[in-house]
Amino acid sequence: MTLSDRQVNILRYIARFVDERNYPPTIRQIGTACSISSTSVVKYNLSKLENEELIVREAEVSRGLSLNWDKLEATGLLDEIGGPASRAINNLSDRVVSFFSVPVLGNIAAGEPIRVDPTDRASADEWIDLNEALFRDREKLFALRVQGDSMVDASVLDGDIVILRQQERAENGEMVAAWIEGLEETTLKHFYRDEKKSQVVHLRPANPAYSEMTFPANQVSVMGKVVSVIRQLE
Amino acid sequence: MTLSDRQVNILRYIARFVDERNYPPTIRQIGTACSISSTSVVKYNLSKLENEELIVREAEVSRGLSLNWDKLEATGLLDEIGGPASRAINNLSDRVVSFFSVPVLGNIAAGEPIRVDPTDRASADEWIDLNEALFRDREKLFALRVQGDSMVDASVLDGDIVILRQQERAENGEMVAAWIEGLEETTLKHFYRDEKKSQVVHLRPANPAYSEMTFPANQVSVMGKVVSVIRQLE
DNA sequence: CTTGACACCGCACAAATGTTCGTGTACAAT
DNA sequence: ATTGTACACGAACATTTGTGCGGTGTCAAG
Repeated sequence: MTLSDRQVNILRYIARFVDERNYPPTIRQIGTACSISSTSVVKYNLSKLENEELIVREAEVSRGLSLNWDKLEATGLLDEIGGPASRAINNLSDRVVSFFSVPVLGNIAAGEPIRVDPTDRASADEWIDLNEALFRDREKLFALRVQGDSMVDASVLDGDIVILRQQERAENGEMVAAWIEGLEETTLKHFYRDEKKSQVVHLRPANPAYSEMTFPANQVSVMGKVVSVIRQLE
Repeated sequence: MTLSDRQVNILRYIARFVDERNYPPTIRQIGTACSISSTSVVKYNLSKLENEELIVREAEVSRGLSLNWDKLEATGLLDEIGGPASRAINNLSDRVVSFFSVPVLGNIAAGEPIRVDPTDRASADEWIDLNEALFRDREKLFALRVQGDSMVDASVLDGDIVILRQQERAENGEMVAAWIEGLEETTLKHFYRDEKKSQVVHLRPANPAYSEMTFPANQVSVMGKVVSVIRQLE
C-alpha cells in the first residue's frame, strides 16, 4: 500500500515533534500542523499508519504514539520524513535523547576575579537548556542567515544566524525583521511606533551613529521578532 | 540540594517509562507507581526536580515532561535511576545528538529583494540543525554569561552567552577565554602567538580601536575556545 | 442509476489529566 | 510558645484530548 502525502506529512511532523520535545504530539496538534480540520481524520490516518506498522499507538492514551523507526527505515521513508536528523536517528534507533544543556560556569567580564574551572561541571550553579530556554514555541520559529555588514550596528555580524518568532505585531524596542514596501527589502532593526502619530513607525539601528528610518506604518510589515542571535566560530 | 528518596524514585520511574513506551507518564501514573496518593504531591516533587533542572516540564501539557540526561549524568544520578537503559545512554552519550532544526527561510541583508514568508516552512531550501551544527563534542562544552560591555568590541554584548570548548591550546586568531595571571581576570579576546618570540602572546580585541594586550605566555592560560555566541532577546 | 469503499468534515461526549486550594503534620529556628 | 519551611493529602476545577457517530463528496464497479 502506498501512503498519501498527508500521511507522510503526519509522519514527518511526529518525527520532528518528538525530536524537539521528547514527547509525542496530540492528534489535534497533528491536525493543526498538517492542515487537517477534523480530529477524526487524524485518527483515521493514524489508524492507517498503525496498520502499516509505521507507528505504534496506545488506545485512549493522550500522546500515546510513537514511530517505528525500524519499519520506517525498511520502507525507505526515513529520509523523507526525518530531514537532517534522519541518519543520526537511524544510528541511535529509539534511544535518541533530545535534550541538551550546558553548565553555566560563571560570568565573565573584565575585572572579574573568579577563575572558572571548565572541568568542574558538577558545581555549576546554573544550566542552560539550549533547546528549552532559547527556543520555546518552536512552531513559529524560523531562521535567517545574515548577509553583509548591514547589521553590525546591532552587533549582528555577517554569517550570524538570527532566530525569529513569526509575528505581525512588535513592541517598542524589539528587534524585528521587517519588510519595507517601496524600498523592497527585508531588514533587521529595532522597532518603534511614533509616540504621537500611531500610523508612523521608526526603524532604529542599535548604533546611534547610524540614522533612524521612518516609514508610514502600512509600508512596514513585521515578519517576526528576533529571539536569538547565534554565531558559529568554528 | 539533596533529593529525597521519593524524588529519586520518580526519576527512576520516568526513565523506565520513557524507555519502554517512548512517551512520558502522566502525573497520576507517576503517583501510582511511586505510592503517592495525591496528584498535587507529584506535581510538588516534579517542581522540585524542575528547579534542579533534572527534568524539563511543559506547563499544562499532558505528559509534557522529559529528563535532562546531561544534568543527571553530571550529578551522578544516572546510575541510580537508570536500569539497563541508563548504561546504554551513558555509553552513547558522546553520540547522542539532540535534533533541533529550524528552517532557514533565506538570507537577510540590506537591499535583499526576497520577501520571506515565515509561514511557509515547508519551502525552506535549507534547515539548520542547531544542535548538530553548533555543538559537537559536548562533553567539553561549557558556557559563560557575559557581564558588562568589555567585549562589545567583538560584538559580544552584556548578557550574551558564549559557548566554549575547553582546551588549553589555541590557534592564532581564535577567540578564547583566557585567565591572565597578575591582572587576575578572565577575558574574551582573539589569541595570537608572537611571530618571533614564542613565549609571548597577544590578546587582541576584534575592534582595532581597542588596544592589543601583550603578555608572557606563562601568564596567560587559555581556558577554552569560543565556539558560539548566543544572544537571547526576549 | 445504484452501491460501496475511501477520504474527509464537524460536533459532542466522556475520560484523561494538569492545576489550584484548603488543610494537616513534623521539625527546626526564633 | 510561635513562626516558618518542607512535605504531604484530597477534593474540586478547567482543559486537554481520544473516541464515536452522522453526514458529504468522489469515483469506480456492478
